[in-house]
Amino acid sequence: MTDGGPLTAYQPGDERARELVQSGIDNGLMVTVFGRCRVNYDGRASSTLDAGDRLIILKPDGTVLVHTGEGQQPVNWQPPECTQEATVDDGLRIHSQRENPVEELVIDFDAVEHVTAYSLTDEHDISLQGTEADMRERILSEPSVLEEGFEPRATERETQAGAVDIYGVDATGNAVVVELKRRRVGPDAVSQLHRYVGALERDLHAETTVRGILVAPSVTDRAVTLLERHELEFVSMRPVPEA
Amino acid sequence: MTDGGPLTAYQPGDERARELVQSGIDNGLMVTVFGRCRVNYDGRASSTLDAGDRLIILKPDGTVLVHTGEGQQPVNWQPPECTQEATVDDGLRIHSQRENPVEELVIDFDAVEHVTAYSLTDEHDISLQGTEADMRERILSEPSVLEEGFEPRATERETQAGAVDIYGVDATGNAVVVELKRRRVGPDAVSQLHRYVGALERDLHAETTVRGILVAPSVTDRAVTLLERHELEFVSMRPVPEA
DNA sequence: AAATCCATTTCGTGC
DNA sequence: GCACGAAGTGGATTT
Repeated sequence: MTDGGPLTAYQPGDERARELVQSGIDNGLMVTVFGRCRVNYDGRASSTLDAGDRLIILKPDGTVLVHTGEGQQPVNWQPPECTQEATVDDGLRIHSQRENPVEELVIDFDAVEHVTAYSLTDEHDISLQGTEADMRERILSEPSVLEEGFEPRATERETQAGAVDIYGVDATGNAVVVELKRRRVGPDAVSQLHRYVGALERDLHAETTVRGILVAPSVTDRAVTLLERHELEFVSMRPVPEA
Repeated sequence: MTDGGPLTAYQPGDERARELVQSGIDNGLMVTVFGRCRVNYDGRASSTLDAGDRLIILKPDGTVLVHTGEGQQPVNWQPPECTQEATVDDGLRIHSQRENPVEELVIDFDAVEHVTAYSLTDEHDISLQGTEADMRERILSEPSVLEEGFEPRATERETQAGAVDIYGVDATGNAVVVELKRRRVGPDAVSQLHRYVGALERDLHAETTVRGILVAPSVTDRAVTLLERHELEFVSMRPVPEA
């Protein structure tokens, strides 16, 4: 292996297959095995699969997936942090087990068509935790990221319902209440915004329309329903945008 | 391809990769692609994945799975019955879409390490083969696996409700109807057994008690309820026990 | 750590 | 075909 590319074996013998799978497990590679196999699971539930063609995936984190040609879900699996072992009994056998709860998955191959071991570079997509303050600064320095024509007028504006994150006006002069959340939000944040809007409408004596905009990475379905009911808006923004 | 074994390409060029993926899709194969890619999903929700090494699986039923080296769940996916297309834009692009609801998944590869197309024999053909017969043979050759003292008297015994898998008597002389199912069963199998028991009770002129035993790997909760209601019994047995 | 809520839930079953 | 509930739910968040 000169460049970390995949190691593959086409219709390997049992011992060669075992060797490749085991070394892949030992070296933290992602291993795939395709072939005709039988699967036995016993743990919280139990199941047996008769012989059939399946794609097995062994992840470096201890996950095992058994996929057939149909369905989005694996037909059998083990969660992360399980320990795997490849042996040769009658044919290639992959044994996965964990404790707490005790669960066991045994895959017996009648015929191994293909084995591959992929080297993975670490996904450093670790989103460094941004803060509400970061989001606020980005909107204040470039208000158009919220919407074209938005003009911030105040931060932490006090209302009867508490302090509003950002208060401003839109292109047509409507008052705008912006509520920032650094993470995915549920109905609670929507209710909070709703209270702010109501409080501001009272403060402004109904002279102007008050729009409410929730800014967060994402919202739950129930939050969407509540947003629609209260005629509030949502703008997707992540605490730390990509580059 | 001489035997239906996998077609593979190691670090193929864009056009070769596209060709292999597209022909795999067109020919109902299970296609896997490993490489550095970016993923964009938009539909019921939306998400973006920056460049990273991932394993993509395209199933003949239209399922798409995007797996990283961590986690049991795919990091992105499309459900069955989506339509896929492979093109070359700047690099290999796999485009998956569906309607109702409208959802779209776009995978752009920076580098394709490996492409494989696996031919699957129909699972249904394999699993349909008489494993129920295996279960019957095991019970006939060793009746105590059903329960101590059970004596088989007939297979495929005819009743008004159809043929009973195994008919026999228990240690105390009661008639026993055994219904075999190779897979986890729901209420339908319980009802079937119930009809057999009723038919036999009429055949035997209520001279003896007729017990009904359902033999299957497992039962659904609703089936359990129905079993209790009809005073039927369940014995867990897998079609193919591990050696 | 346990409890709770959410999900691009997925999947089965009853109606 | 659609609504409702279970799942080897999985996973994130809150207490």
